[in-house]
Order: sequence, then C-alpha cells, then structure tokens
Amino acid sequence: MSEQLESWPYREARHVDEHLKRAESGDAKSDDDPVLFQTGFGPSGLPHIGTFSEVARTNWVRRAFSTVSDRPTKLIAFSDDMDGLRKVPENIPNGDMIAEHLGKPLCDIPDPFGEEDSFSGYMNAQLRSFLDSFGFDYNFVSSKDMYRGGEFNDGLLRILECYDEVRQVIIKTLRNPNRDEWSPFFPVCENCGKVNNTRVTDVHPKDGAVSYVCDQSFRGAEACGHSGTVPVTDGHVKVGWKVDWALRWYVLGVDYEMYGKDLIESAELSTEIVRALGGEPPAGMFYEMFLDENGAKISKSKGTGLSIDDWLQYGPLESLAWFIFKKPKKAKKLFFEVIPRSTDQYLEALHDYGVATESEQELDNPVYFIKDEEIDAGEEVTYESNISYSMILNLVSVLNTDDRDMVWDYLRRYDDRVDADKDVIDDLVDRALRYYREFVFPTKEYKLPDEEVMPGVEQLREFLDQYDGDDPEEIQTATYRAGKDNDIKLGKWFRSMYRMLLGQDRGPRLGTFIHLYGVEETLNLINERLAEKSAGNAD
RNA sequence: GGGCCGUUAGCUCAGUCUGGUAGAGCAGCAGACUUUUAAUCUGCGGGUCGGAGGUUCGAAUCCUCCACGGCUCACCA
Repeated sequence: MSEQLESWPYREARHVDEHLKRAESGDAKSDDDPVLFQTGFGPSGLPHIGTFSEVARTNWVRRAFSTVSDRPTKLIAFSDDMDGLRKVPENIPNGDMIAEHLGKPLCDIPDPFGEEDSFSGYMNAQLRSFLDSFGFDYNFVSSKDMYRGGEFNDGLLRILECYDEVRQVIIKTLRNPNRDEWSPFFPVCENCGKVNNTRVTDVHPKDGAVSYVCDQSFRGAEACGHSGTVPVTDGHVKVGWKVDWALRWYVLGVDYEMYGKDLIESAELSTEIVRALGGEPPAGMFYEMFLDENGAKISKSKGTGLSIDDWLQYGPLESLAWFIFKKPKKAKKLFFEVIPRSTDQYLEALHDYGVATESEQELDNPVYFIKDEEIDAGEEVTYESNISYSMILNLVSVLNTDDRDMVWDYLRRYDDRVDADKDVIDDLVDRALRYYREFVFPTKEYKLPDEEVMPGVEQLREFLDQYDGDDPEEIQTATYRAGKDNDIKLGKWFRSMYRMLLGQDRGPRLGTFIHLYGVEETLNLINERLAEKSAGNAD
C-alpha cells in the first residue's frame, strides 16, 4: 500500500488495511467479503450538515481504500430506528400527539407528518432522499429490521453469554447508585410498548431470556408497571447505546466507522465490549464539530451557523465538499465568509488537478475525492481561467447589476479563457448575483449630485444625447471632460457619478460601463435620478 | 473532574505529522493600466509563532510544565 499518498483518507485507508490483517488473523473475515464502511444515524431528527459530512468523509476513505486495494467495499447507512424517543423535537408538527408516545421505539410511533408508516419511517425516507440527492452510493440498513428480522439474534445471545463482562465495561463508568441495577438489555414492554421505561430484573441465559419490570418513568413518559419475561431475540429487547454500537460491529463485521468527538468515550467502551464478545473493532477516527462565527457549537434551534441549503445558495456543492474535506479533525467555523474562500481554494485545486503531471499529484488532490463521479466517468476535470469567486462577487457588486451578460462581458475582457470554464463560471455568476440581490442591493444608498457637480452632469447628458458612436474610449474621454471642463475635482466628480448611478462610492471605468450598459439606458437613468431630484426640491 | 482541540501579521487562517532563513487572503500604504475612479496587476510595511524550560549544530514544528480560550463527556441513545 502506497506510503506516498499523504491526505487523510489514505491514512485512514492504511488503518483499514491494518485492521483487516488483525481481523483475518482471528479468521473473523475472509478475503472475499466486502470491506464494510458504516455510518450511523439517529432518526429522531432531520438530516443536516453533520449527516452529510459523515457520509461524505466515510465515502472518501472508502474511495482512498479502493484506490490502493482491489478488495470490494460496501457502505452501510445504519438507522437507529429502534431507539426510544426521549423528547419531542421542536421542529415537527403534531407535537402533542407525538408526546403521547414518548419512550416508545421510533419505529412504533406514528409519523407526525402523516406520510409514512412511522416516525422513523418518515425520517428514514428523508435521510435516503437526502443522501440520494447527493448521489451517495450506500446500503440502507435499519435497526428495526435487524432486531425484528432476527439478524441480531446471534449477537444478542452472545451478549447474554458474556453478560458480566459486558456489564463490567459500562459499570466502571457509572456512579455507585446505578451500578447494581444496570443491564445492557432494554426490553420493549409487552403492555405499553415503551423501551425507555423498562428495567431488567433477572437474566435467564439458558433460556435466552430476561425478566423485566416497566417502572422507570421520566419526564413526559409514565411507566405502566407491567412486568414479564421475554426472549432477548427477535426484537423483544434492544441493547443500550454503547452495547448497540458494539453489537452492530460484531454482527455486521464493520471494518471502518468514524464518529464525532462527542462519541470518543462511547467508541472506546464499544471497542472493549466488542472485544469481550470476541470481535475485532473497526478502524476509525473521530472528527471535530462545526462551530459558528463566534466559536460556539452550531445550533439549529438558535439558527447559528449555516445549513446546507444556506451554503448551496451562495456556493457550489464542491465548495462545501472542500470545506468538509479539509482538516476533519479541526473544529471549523461555519459562517458565510468561508464560502468564497472555500470556493476559491477549490477552484485552485481544480486548476492544479487539470495540470497535474504525476498520478500521485492527482490522487492526493482533494478534487480526486470531490469530483469522484466525473473522474471515474472519464470526464475532463479542470479549470483553466484564473477567475476567482471572490473576484466575481466583487465585480457584480461593483457593476451594480443583475445582468449576467454584462458580468460575462467584463469577465471576457479580463481573461479570454473564461469560455473554456463556462459552466463552472456561469454557476458562480448565478450565485454571486443572488448574493448581490439579497445582501448588497438592499444596502445601496443613491445620492443625487450637489449643485457644484450639476454642470458636469448636464454636459455629460448633452454628450450622451447626441452621441451615436460605439467606442468606449470616446465615452470615457467625454465623461472625463465633463468633470474637467467644469472645474470639478475629479475624485469628487466620479464619486458623485457612482453615487447617483450605482449607489456606491466606487465603480467600474465609466466609459466601459456606459458602453456596455447602453448610452440610451444610461441617459434614461440619469434623467430618472434628476427627476427625483427636482421632485425632491418641490417637496 | 475526564477526554480532545486551539493560541502564528490589524482580521480570518496555512505552515506542526517528516526540525533547516516565518507564509496567504483580506485590511492598510504606494505604484502600473495614454488622462479620473474601480476591477485587475505589481510592490511595500507589518509577527518575541500564548509563556517557561528541555532535546538539537539548528525548534512555530519534537518533549515537559504552565496560562488562556473553546468543544465534549459524566449512566441519553
């Protein structure tokens, strides 16, 4: 396996390789099984940027692995839809109805949106269409299917066999009052259907069963008091969080899984548990959380940070992918200003990718991961011009326009290779115009020229009125003369013109601008503004 | 309290894995584009690399301790 490739997905891929050697020495896996990458989701809420990041990053490790190995791979998106609901999410309808089902597995709660067969059914559908919309290749697996379909049975019985060892792993992390009672098993109450309210009172390893009582009420969810004995298999019982994770690793034979840094300790405990069961934990890494502009954790309810939709309004998907690719172990601030920067860095990398001469330069370029589909399809992936997104944003603002053709005219003057990158740049112009309309335009402050400047305005107006040529330089000269002839300080003269026409102190070279905007149109614009001025005077 | 991350130019951050003359963008200043402004381009200024020790011929980089800031965990999956 190549040691030359330095970017983090290859390092992770090497960890997968080391993991496989360990797992195979314990004959837990054979050469022919696909190497399994897993990402997990709690379907108690809607997919978000963290969901996207985790799948994207895992997929990049998978790609790196496939680049340096011939073994087949598979990505599992695992949904924890057997988890109980602890509290009603704020951003869903019919909260009162959902509140009645607190404590039950998500797959046994009605869909608050009334579209799918259950709460988690709705969230799972959202997750899948979300992942599909980005073109991810994955196999969807649900906790409910695994438990109730009997797929987890062997693992569950194994946990029962290793009951004390598994308990010891968790118990050492618990405070004393809870130690004695704790059990990895949480039966689904046969009477009320809740899973968060039950407590194991006895285990019956020979029968593969546990006894329980439903007496653990919590805020909003009353326990019914029922007691009974159920088999641990076939979905009558689920296991608690860290054990659940270990169970998945053990039964599915997961080879790689990453997780947020809030789960570092969970991962360590799950590692101990899966070893206690006789399995080999997957290779993996933790990644950092996203922060908002002030360095606080992003919060959907407070509206801090950026959502994926926000980002995609003003930056292409590739720029978001770039942001997520870079330094997964660093807590990064997610706010508007990073969009142009990420986009520009991505464009530079795209340019480098296009001119790379050695294969390793290509393989180590984030573009190799971000544009995986296009590259694998044999499409040309490159960016020839040196137009940056920052420049387009600036240009659109300076031109004070939402006319894309005019922006293109200016871009062509700057770099005649722009048409080679037409699709990419056109998309950027689109987003820049949207940004301009929504953020820049509302802040425009038009000011009418004061009396000192008026003679110049009159002279320019007369010139434009009689002008029937088509030469930007002639117009430029006339504009210049209009100020000069009337003894207006030129700095003030041009500033006044920009203030009147564009609502800002600075602007493009006026001859060029008037030529592109249109002599007639400019004249009309001046007349409109002057009409406002005389109307203002009449008040 | 445990774990982890960060501290580098006015601002946002690269550079730390693998030690070898401190970097980029923005902001500031100056200049170029036949004359104005802007785009754009060129140049300039600007940092005790959080602090203190240590290793080394040589430390932003490796080791130890400390300070400050932040995230996260402590029986929720």
